[in-house]
Formats: sequence, structure tokens, C-alpha cells
Amino acid sequence: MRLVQNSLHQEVASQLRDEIFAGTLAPGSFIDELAQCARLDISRTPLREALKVLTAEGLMRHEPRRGCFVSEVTEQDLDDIFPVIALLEGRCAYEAARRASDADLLELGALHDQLQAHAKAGRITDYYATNFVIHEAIILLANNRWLSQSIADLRKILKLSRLQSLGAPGRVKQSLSEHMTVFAALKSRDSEGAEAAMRTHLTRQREALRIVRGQQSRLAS
Amino acid sequence: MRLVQNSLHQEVASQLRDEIFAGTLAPGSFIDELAQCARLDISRTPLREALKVLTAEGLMRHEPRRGCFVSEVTEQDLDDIFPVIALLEGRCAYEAARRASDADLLELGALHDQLQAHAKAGRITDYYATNFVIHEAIILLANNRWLSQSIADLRKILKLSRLQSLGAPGRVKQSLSEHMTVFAALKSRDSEGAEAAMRTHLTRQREALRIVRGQQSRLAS
DNA sequence: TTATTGATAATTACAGGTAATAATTGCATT
DNA sequence: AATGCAATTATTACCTGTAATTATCAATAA
Repeated sequence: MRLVQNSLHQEVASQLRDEIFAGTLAPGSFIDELAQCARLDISRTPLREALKVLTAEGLMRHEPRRGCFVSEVTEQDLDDIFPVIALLEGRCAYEAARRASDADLLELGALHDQLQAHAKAGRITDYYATNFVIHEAIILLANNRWLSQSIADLRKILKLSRLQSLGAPGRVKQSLSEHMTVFAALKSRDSEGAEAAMRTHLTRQREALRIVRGQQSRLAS
Repeated sequence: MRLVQNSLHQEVASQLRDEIFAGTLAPGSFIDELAQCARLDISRTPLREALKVLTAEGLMRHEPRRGCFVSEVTEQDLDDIFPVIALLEGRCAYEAARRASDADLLELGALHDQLQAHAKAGRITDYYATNFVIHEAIILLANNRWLSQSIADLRKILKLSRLQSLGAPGRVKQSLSEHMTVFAALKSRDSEGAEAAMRTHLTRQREALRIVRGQQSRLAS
């Protein structure tokens, strides 16, 4: 039996990462090392190592002799990232259509039933959760470590900006329909159809997001 | 005027990265912290911070309480990575075909003349260099920060395994021809053609590599 | 001879101290 | 009153010491 506790700097990185995703550490905010050390009750070494990790992940930006700041995601970043994720997850769908076993498709089917139920009942949070699980499942089916890694890296940046694309009017229903199209293509082992449908889904996601953000900025002004 | 010297840990990370790419630090090798500190004449803090960065980049693997090891790239990794890069650089070519100005194409033309000259003269090293510049130029023309970033992340892993695809018989000539096809598509603003040609180029690169590696492993056994 | 256990040595992980640099504030000068 | 300079403060960057853990090696028992 081997019980290797994770390094403290990993734990700290994980903790800070979650706080960034939760918005507790807001984009642009400065990280006061001593304050964080006091708050987390650790010394400066593991904190600084954690900050280096988060910086390498793109979640923070480091200015020498000045300190670390939580990264900010611009509209331009979103415009850049979404097409790339669409490309990559499209490829996942393509591969998934070729590799998925009947058992895999059965599991996916159950997930899509859930998705449909959540949509019908208006349970947005649950819809988000199941939606996430479906995307993960398709990525997993592609069975390509580096494809997954690339997507995960980019999704981390998206997560930083805490998007709420389902807030757009009618978006849940539309999203569901797109998902069902992807799934139908997977079931019929139509790899190119699955790829195209997944790309469409993510492109529409970006458009829905633009609408929501447009509303929000209009409200703010 | 603002002259911010880079942090020591960044310098160290950069130095170690170069040594990994050069093969001085071989894949799988253990990093003795004290020995490295002595060699680089620094203390343990900046070294350890650098190791965290390289680990986050995927160039090293960290085992708690055991230390850092240079990552190893398997054939499976290559099989996974190349299709993803093909996808991403294909997209770059697609975008480049739409965005390149006449001046851009003129510069690219000059680079392709160089490439052709190096190939004809059998200057493999120069061919590699110009080939690299052309890829970079096309990536830049796509004008998508995160697309570039994703490619760079993956290329770092490839670089770790010090590939020599041009060692395959006839590969230089074939590679040149593929490049000219991409360039022709760019010149005629044929974005889909450019994308397809770039994908073909990188797929063939993987095949050439497989041949070279096959020969090498046969020699080794 | 091999396996297991205990002691020793080597090395990582974390803490805290010192030095260097950037930000800030107050004062003086224009 | 505003601006520039200087002194002070705050904070990062780096170094080193100590504790904790793992690996190594020898000795003993099966």
C-alpha cells in the first residue's frame, strides 16, 4: 500500500484554481503573497510554486518584481478559443462515431435522456452538468490523450470567464436539439456528420454567449 | 524606459527547456536538484520553481517526494499528437489563405524559394530551419492567439523527442512538393485547398517519421 | 541463498530570513 | 497648485536551514 500525499503546492494550486473558476479570485485581481499565505496558513514557498503552475496554465499572469494577477479573458479570446474547441471537439465526435461500442452508445443514450428531461423541466444547472458529462464522454471515446489535453487546456481558460450561454432566450432548447443531432450521427456511425454537428453546436454556443453578454453590457451601461 | 530583467526561475526554465530539446537532459532522466543548483550556480528555490513550470508544460513529470524526471514520448503519443497538429495547422492554413495580404504572399514566396534551394542543394539543416519559419509564418497569418498557443504546446512535446523525419529516403523532395502545394493554394486564396494540403503534409510527416524510426529500431536490435 | 527488517544516508519539501526592487508619500521647489 | 525628487514602506525574489520521507545497504532469520 502506497499512500503518497500530494505536494502542498499542488493542493494550493488546485484550491486557487477552484477559487478562480468560482470567481472568488476575480479576473485582474492582484495576488498578495503574504495575505494568501496567512489565509491558507502556509509558507511562501509552496504558494509561490503554485502560482508558477497556474501561470504556466494561463490562469495567471506574472509581472517580474510586481506579482501575480488573475488572467482576464477578452471577447477576442472567446472569438479565438471557440473555433479551436469546435475543431478539436468536432474531431472527438468524428473519432467517437468510429470507436464507440454499442455499450458506449447505450450509456450516451441514457445521458441524452437525462439531458432532455432537464431541459423539459427547466433545470438549467442540471442541464449544464449533464451537458458537461456528455462532452467529456465524447472526448473520452476519441481515445486521444493529447486531443483531450488540448481541449482541457482551452476549456480552463473559458471556465475562467464563467460563461452562461444558456441564459440566452431559447438557448436550452436549441442546445438540446444540437446535442440530439450529434448523438443521432454517433448512433448511425456517421463520423463526418457527428463532426459537423459538434462544430455547429459549439459555434452556436459562442453566438448564444455573444447575445447574453450583449444584454449584460447593455444593462451595465 | 523600463528594463525588467526576467525572473531567475524563468531563465532557468528556459535553459533547462533548451537542454531537454537538445537531448542533453535525456527523456526519462532524473533531475538531481542539488546537482543542478551547483551546475547552474543558483539556489534551490528558483530551480524548483522552474521545475514546476516545466512540469506544467508537460516536459517533465513530478513524483511527490521522489523528484522530477524528463518526460518520455511514446510512439502512441506521436500517433495522437500528429493528427491534432494536422488539424490545427490545417486551420491555420485555411485562415491564412483568407487573411494573407499580397505583401505576405510575397514574403512567403521568398521563403519557398529558399526552401527549394536548400532542398536542391541537399542542405538538410537549412531546410529544417526554413521549413520551421514557413510553418511559423502561416500560423502567424492565422492571427489566432489560442490556435498558435495550442500548436506551440503540442510542438514542445514533439520537440522533446527530437524527430528527424527528413532522414527518410526521398522525404525532402516529397516535403518540398507538399509545401509548394500548400503555397499554391494560399496564393490562389483557396482556403479549403490550403487546409487539406497542410493536413496531408503533416500526415505524411508522421509516416516518414515512422519509417525512420522503424529503421533505427531495426538497427538498434 | 533469499527475503525481510532495521539503520543510515541521500534528497525532497517546507519554513523563515535577507536582500533587492518597486510603490508610495511627503516635502521642496518652481 | 503642480510637479519632481527623495525617503520610507511594502512586497517580491532569492537563499539557506530544518524536518520529513524515501532509497540504500547491511545484517539476520528462514
